[in-house]
Amino acid sequence: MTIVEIAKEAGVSVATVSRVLNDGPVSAEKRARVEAVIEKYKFSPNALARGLINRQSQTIGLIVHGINNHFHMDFIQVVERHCTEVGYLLFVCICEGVNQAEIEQRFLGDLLARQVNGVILHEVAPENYESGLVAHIASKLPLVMVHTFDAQGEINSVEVDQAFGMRKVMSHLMGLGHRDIFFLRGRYGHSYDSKEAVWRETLAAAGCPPPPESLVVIEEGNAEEGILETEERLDAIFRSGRVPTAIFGCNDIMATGALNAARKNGIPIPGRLSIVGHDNTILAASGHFTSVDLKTASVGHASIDLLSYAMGGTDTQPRRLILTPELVMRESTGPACPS
Amino acid sequence: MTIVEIAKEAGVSVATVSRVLNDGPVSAEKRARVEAVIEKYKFSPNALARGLINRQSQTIGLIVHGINNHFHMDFIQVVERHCTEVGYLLFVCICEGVNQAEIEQRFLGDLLARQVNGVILHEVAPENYESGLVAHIASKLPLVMVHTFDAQGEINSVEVDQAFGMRKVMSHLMGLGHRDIFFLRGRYGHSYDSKEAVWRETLAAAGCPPPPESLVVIEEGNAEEGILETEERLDAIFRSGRVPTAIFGCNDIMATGALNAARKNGIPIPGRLSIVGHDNTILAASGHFTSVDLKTASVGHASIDLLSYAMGGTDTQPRRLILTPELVMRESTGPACPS
DNA sequence: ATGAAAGCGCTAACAG
DNA sequence: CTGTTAGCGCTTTCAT
Repeated sequence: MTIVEIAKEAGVSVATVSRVLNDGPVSAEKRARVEAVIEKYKFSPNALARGLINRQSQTIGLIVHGINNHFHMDFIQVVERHCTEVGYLLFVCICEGVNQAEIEQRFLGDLLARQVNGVILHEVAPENYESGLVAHIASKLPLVMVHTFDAQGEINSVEVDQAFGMRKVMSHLMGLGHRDIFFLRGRYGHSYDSKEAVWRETLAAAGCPPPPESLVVIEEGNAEEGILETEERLDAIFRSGRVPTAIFGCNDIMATGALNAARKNGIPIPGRLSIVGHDNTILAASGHFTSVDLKTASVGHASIDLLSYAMGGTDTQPRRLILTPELVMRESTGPACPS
Repeated sequence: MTIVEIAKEAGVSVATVSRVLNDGPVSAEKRARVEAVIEKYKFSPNALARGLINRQSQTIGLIVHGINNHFHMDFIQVVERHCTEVGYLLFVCICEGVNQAEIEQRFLGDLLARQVNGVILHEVAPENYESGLVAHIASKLPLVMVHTFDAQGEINSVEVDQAFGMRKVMSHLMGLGHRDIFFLRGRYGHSYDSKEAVWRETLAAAGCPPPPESLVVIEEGNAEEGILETEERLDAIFRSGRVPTAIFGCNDIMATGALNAARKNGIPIPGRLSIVGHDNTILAASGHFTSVDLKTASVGHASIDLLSYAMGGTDTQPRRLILTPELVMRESTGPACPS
């Protein structure tokens, strides 16, 4: 079914059909006739042919690196909802496994080939940012990077100031009198590094630089198994008699492991031990522990805003947005127990 | 940049360029020349123009109803990964809010217009199945329904036999001597209904039909807030002195709420109370409780298999696949405490 | 207001 | 093996 057939059956030219499809100027009478035929066959015009002419496809592309927590889901949900509202369809591309940079490149190429109207890059592979590939693409297509620091300031980007969130955590804890604070992190990752730096500096500034055993690295810190791993690691430490006054987990998975270990050892929370997590996922709600909320939904909205703006095309000035995380208080933090 | 320009610069015809793009027969020498130019400009052919001719777009569409738990994530991840492997791009459409049926219709139309090669419908809106719309679309496009019972057997579908899983739960619990089992569910939903039926029947068959107070309906049973709601509801019940020997939650959110309430009241688990959840999400891992695993990843693979098969196009015979859930044992279930 | 016709970028006969 | 050419389904001048 094509507009040619519709035109034939309605007794008009294809141009007229095209016009009713695009709200162009058509006499009421012909418009009605055409619409009747369209309705009759439930015809909908081939978006590919349309896109071929307009050089765009009414789609936007989203590239994400893994979608293993609620974190990502909120983001995707927000982005998708917006697309739906404005009549776009969303391509979701998930980079996983090794050589993410390469996969990301391929996705970028595929999206370009499909004439997407815009791209959101959630956590760009560093190589692709550094090689200038992203900048290159951004120069020919509306693009926004999320959670990537754009040193050049030439690409639209929205970031969350995680160090700021970490400072909030530290001042909350320090304010409660904590000086002996464990830091739980995964092995690799910029966000782990930046949080650790804040943790170290704050404690050092207060005259109590953390001893080596206060830093615990969890291998599977980013996966479901991380809960158990953290639990076992801390259980062993607690049994050995070493119990800090507070523990910060770089994500809720590790914080949950800490919570479980404490429970197992009958350590009162927050009476004897305070716990703080990060990301404020359902795990924090489940364990009733204080956690840093990155406001993923806001990040999603911001990304969409920047993208829409860029797609508007009037002003090509790149924008950079920095959001601030929030510390969500729950019953897991209290005054440091005097030891 | 088009193949015309590539052809010009390489000193060949567009047909030749097209041939190298499609691995057609081209002399090694010309092929090299063309490839050089392609590489030089990092040219990638317009997928829309291609699709216009082939009447397909190398994309597949996925329609989901909400993505608020890990459950959906696994599914999407598996589907997306497959698409990537075979060179398709994935459209993700999320139906949310009221009148899902209508939104679903729109998505279906949009996907059709974009010439997707196939569609996966995760939890079809009943209206659209009943009205025959899905069947209609399935007749003109490879389509598979997930988690929808196809009474006619005319549409590819993959389902999980949730009643079977529930029977596993009940026999596990009954085997441990439990007869006083609470059932936690959300207000609306076929899957709640079918589980409740199994619960009721099993207990009745054992001569102990459940008393009314054993059924607890949680309004927000499907959202994060459901944890707290469940917790409060059960806390009140426990305080009133009513403590069953076991509790089944229709999802891990409710089971977590039950667990929290039990902890709050100092009820030993599984010593005095056994708890079983459903979906085996990270919450079950976190709370160490037994839970039914719907094997979402398997469902994803199965869906993709059926879709690929349908897209193969040789055999149009619809297929129906039924998967069996698994009961993942953890430390939350034990012998019924003699009351 | 309406129709004829010229493409959008690519593939696929069809000759050579 | 290679080039020419006719479309794929739609939008958009350009006349009328």
